[in-house]
Amino acid sequence: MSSSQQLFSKYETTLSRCELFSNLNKKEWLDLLTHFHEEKWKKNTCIINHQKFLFHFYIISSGRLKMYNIDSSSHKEHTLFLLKNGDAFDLFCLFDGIKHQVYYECLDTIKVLAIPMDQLRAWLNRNPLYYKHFLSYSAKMMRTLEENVSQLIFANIATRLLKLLLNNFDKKSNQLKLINDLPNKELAHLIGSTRAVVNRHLQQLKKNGSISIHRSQVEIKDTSLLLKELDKHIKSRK
Amino acid sequence: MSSSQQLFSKYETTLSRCELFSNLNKKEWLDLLTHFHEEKWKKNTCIINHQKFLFHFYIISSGRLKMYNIDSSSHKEHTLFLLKNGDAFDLFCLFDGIKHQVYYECLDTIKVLAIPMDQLRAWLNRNPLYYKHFLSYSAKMMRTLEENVSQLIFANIATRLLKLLLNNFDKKSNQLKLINDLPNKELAHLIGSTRAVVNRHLQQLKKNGSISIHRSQVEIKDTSLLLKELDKHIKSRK
DNA sequence: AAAGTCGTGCTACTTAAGTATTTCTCAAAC
DNA sequence: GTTTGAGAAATACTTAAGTAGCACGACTTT
Repeated sequence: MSSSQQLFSKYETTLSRCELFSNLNKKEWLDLLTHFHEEKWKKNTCIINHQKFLFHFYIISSGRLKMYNIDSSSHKEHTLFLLKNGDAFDLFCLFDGIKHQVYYECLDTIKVLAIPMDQLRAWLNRNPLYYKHFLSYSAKMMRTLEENVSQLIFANIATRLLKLLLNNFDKKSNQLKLINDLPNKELAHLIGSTRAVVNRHLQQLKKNGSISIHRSQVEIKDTSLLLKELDKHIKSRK
Repeated sequence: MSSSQQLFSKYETTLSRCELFSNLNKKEWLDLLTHFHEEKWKKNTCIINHQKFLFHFYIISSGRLKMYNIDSSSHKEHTLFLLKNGDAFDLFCLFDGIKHQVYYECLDTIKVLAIPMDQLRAWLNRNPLYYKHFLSYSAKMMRTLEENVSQLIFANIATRLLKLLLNNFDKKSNQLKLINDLPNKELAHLIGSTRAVVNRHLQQLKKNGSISIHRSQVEIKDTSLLLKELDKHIKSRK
């Protein structure tokens, strides 16, 4: 059994949900996968200025990775994206080859599929219609980011925190997902604030019974209360 | 003389600086230009939710256009991008066809080249390697936006204003460009603040002699003073 | 079990920035 | 040349959010 066969059977679900390569049939996948290999990165691994990352393109198959920025003078952090299963990076290095001035850190022990940038560029040139998928994906990220910018300008911390909680609430399981086990500090970095301020607002939410908190675990008790709270904040800035 | 011949000779300089279609030769341009027509929009024209804009792709050939967001509850504005000669929109509608929830307004009387989305999509499918240029362009915009987000989080208004001024200072002509004739309110929208606050900081800069102000005209007197000021702000948030 | 670390919870203080309001000053329109 | 309105300038007030500091409990490491 070839290595690309192995990768395919092992990661079929991840690959199928990866919209960058949607509609590839098995034969095409096997062809593309010959250039891939898998890597495992331990929790809290930081990826900073490593040459290797200019030369490889990665698809996450399990675990979470944050893509963030650090302010050089104040050393504050801001998380731009929280990447998960099926997400890819770094899309933009791929196309202009310029080093992307961001950092990465594993929030869990994660597994990634890696391909040399050159190989992927060559593959895309052989299958240029797939550029289109990359464009849709980049359009989606752009819209997410635009939405974030607007939030930062229009909404206060309480509103941003409420939206963060509501956006990550999974209706099926009736639970908070993806960010439920993050410490206050990480939540703060996601909305561009500080631990103390986020905690202040979380306490408020705990007090009114909409959430419960246990050491790096936020649980949503009542979404309708959260929505009511959100509405209050939105109305107050008319 | 065909209409595409006319467009080509009229807009040759604009077209050549438009990186989305860089390296097209004259023959290819003439082919592509058959689908284009020109339009002229008066100053202060607002483009809001107009069906037409879902179905056309535009390249600006002269004048400035702001792409902005409005908060539905507070009715505040935020300018995402200031588009000028050679810039194109809406790139993202082109690829996912979803309506882009942003607004456009002409800051000058502007001229644009227009092409039906479908025609451009068809042309790209015939020339798929050009997707790559669209990707580089979108990567560039993404980086600009990422930079903006970080600024919003890490820097205060004074710093953001100083950077805005310095980024738009043209060393060749030794003058402020592109934003020099904007009223305080528009400057405020560019950095996510309000007219009153921007004015407060501009007064400060006027007082120390680094700029002069005359009714919607900002002139930079001394860049080294601005840089010194910037340094002061950066140091103070260590 | 002692020492050290991490994340939380809470208090008190400081400040930048938003807001409201008024006056001033041009420049275009009539 | 007078009117009118937009933008600019100045003042005073309010508040959200950042900051600093400390105590506490849970976990880890040795």
